[in-house]
Amino acid sequence: MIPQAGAILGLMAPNTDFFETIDPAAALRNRFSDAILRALGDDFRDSDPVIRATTNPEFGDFQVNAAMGLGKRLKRPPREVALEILQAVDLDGLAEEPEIAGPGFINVRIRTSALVEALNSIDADHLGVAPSKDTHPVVIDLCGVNVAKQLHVGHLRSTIIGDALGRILERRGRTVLRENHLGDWGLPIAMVLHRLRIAGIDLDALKLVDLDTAYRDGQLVTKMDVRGMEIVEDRNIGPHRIIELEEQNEGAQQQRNAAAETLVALQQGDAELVSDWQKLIDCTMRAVVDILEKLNVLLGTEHNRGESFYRTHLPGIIDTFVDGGLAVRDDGALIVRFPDRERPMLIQKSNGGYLYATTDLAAIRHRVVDENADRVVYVVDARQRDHFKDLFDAARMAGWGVTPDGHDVEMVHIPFGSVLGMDKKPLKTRSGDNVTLASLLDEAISRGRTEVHRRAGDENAPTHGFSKEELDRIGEGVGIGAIKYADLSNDLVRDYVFDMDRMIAFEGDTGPYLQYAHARICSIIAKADEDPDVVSNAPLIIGEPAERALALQLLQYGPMITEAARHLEPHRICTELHGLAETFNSFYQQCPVRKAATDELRRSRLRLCDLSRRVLADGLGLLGIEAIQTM
RNA sequence: GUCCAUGUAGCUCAAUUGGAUAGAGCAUCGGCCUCCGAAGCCGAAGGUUGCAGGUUCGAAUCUUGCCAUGGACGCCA
Repeated sequence: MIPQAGAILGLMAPNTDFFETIDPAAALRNRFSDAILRALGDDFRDSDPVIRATTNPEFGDFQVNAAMGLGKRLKRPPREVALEILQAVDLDGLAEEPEIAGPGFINVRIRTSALVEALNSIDADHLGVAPSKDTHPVVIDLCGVNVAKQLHVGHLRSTIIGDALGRILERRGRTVLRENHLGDWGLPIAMVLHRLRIAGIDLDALKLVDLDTAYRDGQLVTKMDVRGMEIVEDRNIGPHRIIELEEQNEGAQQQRNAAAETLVALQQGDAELVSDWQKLIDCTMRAVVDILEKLNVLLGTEHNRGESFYRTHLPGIIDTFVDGGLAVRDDGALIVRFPDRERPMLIQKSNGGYLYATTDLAAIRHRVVDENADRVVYVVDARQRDHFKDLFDAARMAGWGVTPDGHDVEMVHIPFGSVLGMDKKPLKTRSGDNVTLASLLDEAISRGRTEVHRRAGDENAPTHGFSKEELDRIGEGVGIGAIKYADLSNDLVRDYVFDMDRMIAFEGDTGPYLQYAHARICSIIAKADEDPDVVSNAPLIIGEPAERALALQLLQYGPMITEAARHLEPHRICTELHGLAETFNSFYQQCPVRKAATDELRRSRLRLCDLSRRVLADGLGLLGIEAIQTM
């Protein structure tokens, strides 16, 4: 075969060629695409052959579903069209003789030699994952720390989903900018500063509890009892109660004014206040970093880009909308209207103040115009759906739907569901407070450790005799892996119930099950004690149905990562890995590895084990779950 | 009131985006360890995909109406 010019010059090969060698489905797509063109003419140059894995092994490995659709378009019987495609298709070296079935499905069985060839191709560092050609960065907005507040369950999902998406995109070679859009500016922060000052707290010895207290007090003190007022008026309750409430409201107003003054001073750069403000952030972040480390996410203070970062951009944002005629005054406030809905978006208050929408617009502008990102991903809970719809539409109106170099920008909101308690209501402690993330993780780690220690007690267990420290470390990986897998393994939009017992279960569709599968493969390879170079060069023998099934499963990995990256859906990877673990376990049950009939078969199967292990470890890595060697 | 999600086996969830007989895992029942890690494997049972219509060769998926649950709805973030 003559190498292509690109290969000679050392350039990256076109993706179609990459796929042709690693992915039988893509090879079939090319062959059938050509066949459709030959059989039906130039009008059908771009029609998709619709290659799918079969639902049933009886139908072969892949099915071609194009004939039905084409039959409709041509007003001809689909089976007849299928036959013409079959007469035109060249499957030489790739597949056995295909068959037409049902209304016009074409069933294809891949030749064993082609399977072996494809496996050889993915047996490399890339494992069949196709590199992306897009050099624009992707911004992922995740975590969403609020300064002066502890992380709670609400932050769990944003953080681990965002981290997984980042790893998946990076795996395809994209440049990912993780940005933690800190809530570090505005009235609530000023209020906390004000409270800490009147409480006389030494900010150099600031603790998390002080912040919690100040925040809660601030909320309480400033909250006007509007509802109480309405009830009193409705029911015509005595005047002394009204006076009491009015006094309370007056107090609230005073507190608000004090906070507002603090905010103004902060905005004007009052040196002492700014220094105090920084101490507040540092204190919050110390606790956050501790949790992020436990969670095993690729996120740190270097990814902080809070609201305060955009504060000088806000007047310019307003100008853009006013000058462009995109916003109008309404009741004193500045609003953006949309052609297809009633609901407007407020971007400036009647008193001239800015809103979170203003900051979010500034952030989009910065990410697109200054950072040149062509994909901006917001991992924020589903309740903010409407807000992001407005935000994205407004940003496009302002011209930020295209990068400076003319590339369309994809703005996506990942609207994840809530974490619920066993009562199916948002997770709360018994006293009604939000559950802190720290306590949640401590529970997970403690449960993981308990399980690992318990099993190590069995003298037949591979971990028997491990030190307490080793077992603790393994247990931590198991506990954290359990909650991450439980979170990532279902469709993100759904709510889910936080049930530690189910998550930590070592059987079924769980993180620990996958970690176990990985550990077991490691164990097989270690016990075989074969020279790794010999194994990695051993010819693959695909004979048994279980070997064939494993081969097909392994070949799905790369294309699946591409799909998961395109749709930003980590749960596809979970499904894929669980399928791989099951297929491997089945293979392992049916095909002796160490005791295989011949040395050639033994090395071939060891090579399949090694490839399975690497794919499993790679996939777990994309989910941010530790691939444990012994557990 | 308006708008937006969600509704699939007893329970928790999938379904390659319109494809063949709707699949997994728990739980239940039955097999498999003097045998490479039984944290495993093999099998059985379990369904009017919320309800009713529509679109077509073909619908859990698209469409219309209704029901249920949750959420968002102008100066909080």
